[in-house]
Amino acid sequence: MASERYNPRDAEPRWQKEWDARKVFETDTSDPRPKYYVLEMFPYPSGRIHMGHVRNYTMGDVVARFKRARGFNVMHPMGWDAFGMPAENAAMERGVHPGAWTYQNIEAMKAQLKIMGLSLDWSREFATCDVEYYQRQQHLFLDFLEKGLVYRKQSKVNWDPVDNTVLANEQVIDGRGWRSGALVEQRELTQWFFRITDFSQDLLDSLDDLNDWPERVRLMQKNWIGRSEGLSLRWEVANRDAATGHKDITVYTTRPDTLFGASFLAISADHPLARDIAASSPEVDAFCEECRRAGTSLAALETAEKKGIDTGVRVRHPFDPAWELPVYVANFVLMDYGTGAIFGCPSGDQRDLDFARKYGLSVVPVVMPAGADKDAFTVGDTAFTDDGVMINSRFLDGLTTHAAFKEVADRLEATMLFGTPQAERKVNFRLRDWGISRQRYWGCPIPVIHCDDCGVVPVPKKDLPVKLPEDVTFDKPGNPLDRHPTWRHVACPCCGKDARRETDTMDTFVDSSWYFARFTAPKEDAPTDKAIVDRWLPVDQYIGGIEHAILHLLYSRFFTRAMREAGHVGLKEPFKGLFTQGMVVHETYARAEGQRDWVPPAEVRFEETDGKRRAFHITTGEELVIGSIEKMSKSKKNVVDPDDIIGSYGADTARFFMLSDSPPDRDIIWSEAGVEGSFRFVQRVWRLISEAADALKSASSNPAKEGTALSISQAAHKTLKAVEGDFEKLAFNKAVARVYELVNTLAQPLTQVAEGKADATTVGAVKDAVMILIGIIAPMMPHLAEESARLIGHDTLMAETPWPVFDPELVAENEVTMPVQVNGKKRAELTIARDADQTAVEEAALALEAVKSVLDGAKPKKIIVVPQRIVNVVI
RNA sequence: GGCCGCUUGCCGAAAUUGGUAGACGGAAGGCACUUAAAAUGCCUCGGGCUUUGCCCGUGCGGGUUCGAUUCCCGCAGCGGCCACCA
Repeated sequence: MASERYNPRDAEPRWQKEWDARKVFETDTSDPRPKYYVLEMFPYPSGRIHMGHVRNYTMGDVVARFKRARGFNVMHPMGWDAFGMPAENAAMERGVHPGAWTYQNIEAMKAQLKIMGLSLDWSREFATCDVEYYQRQQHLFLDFLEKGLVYRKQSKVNWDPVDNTVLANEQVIDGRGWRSGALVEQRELTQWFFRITDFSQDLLDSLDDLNDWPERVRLMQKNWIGRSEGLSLRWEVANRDAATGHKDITVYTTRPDTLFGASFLAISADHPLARDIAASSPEVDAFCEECRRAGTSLAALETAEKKGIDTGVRVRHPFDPAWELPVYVANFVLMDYGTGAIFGCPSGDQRDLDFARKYGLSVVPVVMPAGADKDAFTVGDTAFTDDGVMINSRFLDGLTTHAAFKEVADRLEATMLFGTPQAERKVNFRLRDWGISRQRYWGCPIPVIHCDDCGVVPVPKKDLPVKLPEDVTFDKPGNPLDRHPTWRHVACPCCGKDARRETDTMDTFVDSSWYFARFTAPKEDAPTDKAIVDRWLPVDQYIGGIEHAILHLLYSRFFTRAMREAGHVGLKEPFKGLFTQGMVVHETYARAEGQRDWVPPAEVRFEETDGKRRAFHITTGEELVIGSIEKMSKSKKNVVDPDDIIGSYGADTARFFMLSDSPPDRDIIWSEAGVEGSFRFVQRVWRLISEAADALKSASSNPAKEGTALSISQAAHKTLKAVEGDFEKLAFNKAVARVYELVNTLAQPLTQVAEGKADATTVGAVKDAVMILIGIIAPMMPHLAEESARLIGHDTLMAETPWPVFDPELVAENEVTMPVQVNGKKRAELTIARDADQTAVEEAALALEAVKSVLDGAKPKKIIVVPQRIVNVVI
């Protein structure tokens, strides 16, 4: 038979149409079968999908199709994380409305996702910029406000004086705004905050139960929440005049054990005491100003010198009223952690040590390594920060660090200062409340109104949505909502007088903090349908990039808890299983002069001279600089458009390649050569099956239990079992390898069937094996699976065909082949009955010629037999 | 600076986490088919040697064990997250 090539351009759209027509992937939430919710992190509609999306959504699709075949009622939705800065930038640069730009991008990207053949339920699609979505988000905001989970406070922000907007920390590069390049200022602004810190302990504790999350992500969240146990401790001021009337200073410490090593107190430039002193001291005031200016820049902190200024205030040591210590304002003390004041123990903290050396303060070692010589132990330029044994610490001497902590805490909790205990044990968290105010147009409006008489008034729910106005201009910097002629003017819902709308919008991370819940009932009038959301959450398998390991996932965990308090869901952990897939990376290419002039890979050709790989521009011929391998990004132009790949090889090839070779959580370097390998495999499978199709069509599927065809059936059923395990563990690269192996095994039998040289038993076994093969490739290469199945007479869609069932008898081994070692070196192989007992194995092993010749008559000292594994003869 | 992870052929990787190291794929080389090319099929493919076979080999140095890619200690290189967090 003449074998034609498989043509994905013809086959793929055909099957996609059929799936659509039968609504195979639409989820009926009331279907009684067990549910399975698969979700990939929804994309920002930047305009085109990239290889990272292809990888992410392919993995999710394999899981969705596999679980569907396994009999689960699967939900696999898709939507758009559609608010954000790029749309406003486009508006500023090209004069298009952010909404128009965004929806246009969504259309383009949706078309790209469709040709990938993903098993998505598009009937649940929404964008976060749809008023139908953000209206419910405003509803949630009002509920949170009522529950006390939202509040306003003054806070310091990075202010870009050119763009007139607040910048996130990540948008400040070397102290300058990332767009304008202007020096960023610190400003005090009144902002809205979510009370995520209410849940600090619970968010931390619950991490232990998230067993299906990567350990790495749990650890990152744990560190981010940053719990520490310490002591809040008051120091009595010795000279109240100098301290402008302050009686005491409260510090937070995790090392009360080192109290006898203290040589100074340091307070933040924003500490109330520092502010009071600054009012009358120009020197202190100037120093505080300097601290505030330098405080932000990230990289600068690395090299920043520890600086301080003596305030003149003196405090008494808690255990020795005669011992007075100086109080400094220091540039390294943060106002928003602990109490904004510390005591410095130079011998036990590197920073304190640097500071003490600079200002000539005493350095008394108080902790030494266990077993060290007390008299010989000194502290030079390196502080001793580990646990150890107390020295030079009066009643603490000889105690361990841990015991000393307890002793100091117990004593000071029992000591009274001005009528209250001098210290109390305190748990501190690094986690801060979540500031969500953005001075931006393209975001969800915060639904409150400011009235001169009534203050901050929530928008009544009946007045929702607070819609973004369409007629806005981007010709000037700043927030277009602020200068809109009418939008912000509104009557106070309380008193009816003229009032103003809040013009800040919400951080886009808010939008993505509950979309997974909305997908379960996307048309519901309330934010969720309680019965449905409680049945469908948590998401069973969530898949996305590691870059969201902290913020998005933590915010979503908080939001679910907040929604539970407001009665919208009944659980607190939104994602049962989490998988973080690796990035798709690629070399970068740049024109030699002006290294930032990037060239896309599609315009590069390569030559090899003297073993050195050189890159040239495809049209101009100029030599290019081959740069580092980086995440595919628009700015570096090192992107490969998925459309090109899918256009030339088809969706199945692109999908299969994405799953091949590398473990899914590892970064992959994109290579065109690898795609060709996957394409060859697609063609090979097609050719082998189509050549044997006529014979297989009329045959009945029958695994062989004995005879020459037995090995065919065993190979197929063993592969089936193994691939099931691989898919459950998302080990797609292993599944791919096993599929290759199975096809290698089936190649010869299939050719025999095609040539009519196979007996009836073999044809039956081959048909059974081929149906298994099609079944296991269906989640990965769904179009090829449909096409092949139809070819051999399978007349239902593979998308609706249950997962094949392996025959335990064919998977079990009757005989095992074990290596036989002598003194740990392999000398022979032994094939023996699976259930052979120890003595039988020992005897058989010693009877082997190869073993006998190595032993050379020597008596074995010991024979180790690990059943079904290995034999080791020790002489 | 703190915490965490990784290191296996030319390359991506596998090894049932203490039991035959390198499955499977890619690249490369050879052969067959062909007028030729493509496509396809077959073979070789960690290093070395005195090549029926033997020795070495999982970043480096030690250790535990009958047996270590896997466990322990130390070192080096690469990467990630957090970063003046008291």
